[in-house]
Amino acid sequence: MDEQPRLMHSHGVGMAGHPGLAQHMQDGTAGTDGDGRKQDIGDILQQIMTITDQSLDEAQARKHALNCHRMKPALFNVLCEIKEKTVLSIRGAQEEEPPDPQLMRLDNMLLAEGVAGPEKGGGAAAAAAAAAAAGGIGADNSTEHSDYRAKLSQIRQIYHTELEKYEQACNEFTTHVMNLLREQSRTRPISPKEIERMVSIIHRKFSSIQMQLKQSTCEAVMILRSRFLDARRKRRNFNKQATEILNEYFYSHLSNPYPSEEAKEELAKKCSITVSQVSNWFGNKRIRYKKNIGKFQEEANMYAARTAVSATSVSAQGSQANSPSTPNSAGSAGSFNMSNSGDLFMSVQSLNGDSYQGGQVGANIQSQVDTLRHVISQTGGYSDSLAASQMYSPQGINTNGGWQDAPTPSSVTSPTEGPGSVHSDTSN
DNA sequence: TCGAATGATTATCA
DNA sequence: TGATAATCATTCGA
Repeated sequence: MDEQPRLMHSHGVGMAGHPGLAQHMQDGTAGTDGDGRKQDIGDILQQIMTITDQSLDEAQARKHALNCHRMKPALFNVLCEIKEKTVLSIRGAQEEEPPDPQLMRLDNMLLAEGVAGPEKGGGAAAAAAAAAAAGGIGADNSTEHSDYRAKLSQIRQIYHTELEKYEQACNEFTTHVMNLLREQSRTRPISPKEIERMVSIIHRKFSSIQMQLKQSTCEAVMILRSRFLDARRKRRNFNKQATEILNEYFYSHLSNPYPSEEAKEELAKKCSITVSQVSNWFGNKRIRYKKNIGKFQEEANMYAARTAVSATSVSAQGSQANSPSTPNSAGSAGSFNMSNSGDLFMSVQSLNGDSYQGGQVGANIQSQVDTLRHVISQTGGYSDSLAASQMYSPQGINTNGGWQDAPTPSSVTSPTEGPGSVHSDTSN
């Protein structure tokens, strides 16, 4: 039905003094009478204009009659000429469009993520890249990789299925339209350029649908990626031993719980975690300890007692061996150098009201032994938080609530603090 | 199932 | 640049 208005329109344009038509009319069998010709054309126009008001059967019959009309070839040729000009002007208006940058971005992204392009290795490479970006060294990395790969593969499969569907539909529709146009070309002028234009319109429409598909796929990949990369989602608690090692270090350096980079590395190695995890742990520990000292008293006492016991046993051995006391490796952590019992001394000595005698190694050991008895006797019975805080007072925390300006006796007077001491946060 | 604990992230500051 | 404080997201135990 589209052909009728087009015919009418073209006709109207063409009739206004078109030389071709005049020639056709002269060549045709329209007779010699000008009025008769006009009447003839008027009739044709009338028939065309009223064709839509008629029933289908009537319209078909009229169409057939028009097709058989003696003026038809002449009109058809004129319309062809007009059409040619119209197509040319349309083509001039629709120059080659530059590739859509958004589409290019989407394509590149899908390629990079391994959704588009060669299947083999794409997802794995992306998973590996994502893992590398996450910087994770978790033991279950391979499991997560396979999870990521599986999900990416799902997305890829859906993407390709949909893409195929769209392409198939596009081809089918194009073929259908081309057939239709070819069929119509018998009754109205349709140039190859017009067909070409129609095909490009169809392709543009379908490519816009494809772009939506690509966009959705990209979003899905991004969500998957963010879930995979977001370390908070795959957080695992450190194992008990690691926590003990960290706590031991923390409480034995309570006046200055800022491990140096070396200490962090050593702690990380011992705990089988990364240095940044050690930093995170100390950051969290400091802030949480400071916020709620009372809550940590029990824990502090426990580690103080434990460290003291270990230190004492070491020093006792040292005495037996007639060697200088070095309360090294005091904690349950085993070989880690918990050399900074100075904090502990400070804390437990304060309990007895003794003043800390920096640098007096022998005195430290002795007072340690003395206070150890006290600590051990107290540890079991300290349920009262006030009493607990008296026992293990956070002397390192200054009035501003920070360690920053607190004196760090451990780093100065610790009996075992050597040049290679783990205390290096002197800026704090 | 809920709340506490905890590891990680982020904004801000010195 | 590292520390702090706030917050998020997950884990874990009751």
